[in-house]
Amino acid sequence: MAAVNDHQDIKREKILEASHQRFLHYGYSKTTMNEIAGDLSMSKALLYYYFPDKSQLYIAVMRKLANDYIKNLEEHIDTFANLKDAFVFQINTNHDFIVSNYNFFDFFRLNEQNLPDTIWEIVEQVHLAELNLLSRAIKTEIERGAIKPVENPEEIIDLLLDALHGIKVSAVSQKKVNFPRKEHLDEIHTKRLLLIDIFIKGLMY
Amino acid sequence: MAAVNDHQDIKREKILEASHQRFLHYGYSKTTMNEIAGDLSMSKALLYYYFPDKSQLYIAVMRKLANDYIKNLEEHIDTFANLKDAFVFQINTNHDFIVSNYNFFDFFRLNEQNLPDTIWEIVEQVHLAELNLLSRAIKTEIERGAIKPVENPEEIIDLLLDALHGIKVSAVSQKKVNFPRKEHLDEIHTKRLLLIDIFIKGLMY
DNA sequence: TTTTGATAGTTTTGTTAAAAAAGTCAGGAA
DNA sequence: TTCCTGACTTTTTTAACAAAACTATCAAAA
Repeated sequence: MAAVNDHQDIKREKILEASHQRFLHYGYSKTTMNEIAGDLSMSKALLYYYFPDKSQLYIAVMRKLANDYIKNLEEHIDTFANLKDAFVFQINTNHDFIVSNYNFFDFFRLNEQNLPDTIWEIVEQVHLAELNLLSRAIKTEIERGAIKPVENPEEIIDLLLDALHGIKVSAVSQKKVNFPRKEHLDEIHTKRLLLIDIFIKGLMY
Repeated sequence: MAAVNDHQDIKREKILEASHQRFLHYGYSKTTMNEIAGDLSMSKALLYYYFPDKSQLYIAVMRKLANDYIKNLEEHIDTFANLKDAFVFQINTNHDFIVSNYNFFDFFRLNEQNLPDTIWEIVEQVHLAELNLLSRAIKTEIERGAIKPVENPEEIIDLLLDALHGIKVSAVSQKKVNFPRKEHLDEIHTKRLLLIDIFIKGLMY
């Protein structure tokens, strides 16, 4: 019984890996179920034995990516010397994640408006993990007496996460590029560090 | 000669006003040249005598709005008690502008990426006006000794404007739309005020 | 110079048919 | 019983094209 499920899980994993590669390389709409099946030398029908439909398969891949990302964040909770270090870690991790999976997210760009709720749940989970990591850090910092107590630390973190997101968007939307080029990456990074620096000082006594 | 040009200018103004009302109420794509002409009891052909095409007409309206906006900013330069007041003024002015011209900007929502360069020039002019207002304010504040001297005040202002922009983007992407809905605008406004509050404290001694 | 009706040209919209891809299922193999 | 497939059906995408709506032009009149 366990052996059977193990086997199922292994197969599922293989499908997820192959799907990830396809989605990452060609995007959602340019990937067909036949191609994924072909990569694994199996029939398309078998994919439907393991996953109910294409979008669910995509979502399963996304959930896996998100879980890895979240796990990484959780492993680093309460490991920072100060609030700034926590933010620097979050910025780097998030950035790497977006960059290395950029093409995978064409699903978002295509569907734009009406994404399945499950997707938003995953996005929300990721956001909560970031929020959690940084909230712990800000609370620790408050306890340490390094910054002023605030009645709602989560709100403050949320605000700064929004602001950091804006730094990327502004740098990118300054003309017709969908994604930051290598020469922009350092600029974005520097700007974010500067923002954090000022922001955190604004929280101090 | 001068009378003739005056008359032309007046007519142009009338066309711009009527166009503004149409664009504001129905948006760019749901406004036809026939309707604008009808509002003014003139032939559609006459519109083409005064403006080369529909998009140029739209841009002319936008330029007028932008010029009024910029003029308003310039009139308030150096009239603030402190840096925060300057930022609050900028945020409020910007907020009012977006709210009262909300439907007008559906042109942006439709075209998304590939807008004519002229549009971006206008956006840049507005940005420069904001930058100028706030740079003057931050320099004054530094001279006054209220905040720490920085080697490049414009850079700091630019950073904060980016962050403020990010507040909009994040609020939007959470709600699954490309452009903020009216009901989000107040939320964005509140968050922005909170952000500048913390940010400015971060600039103090 | 200003204005317009008529009309030319272009974009959008709606329709349809073929192609491609998603998704299903009866039945065979392990 | 679980895993797997080929053949099949259904749905979606694409292309082609005609009709409609709209933008844009122009000769001629006021």
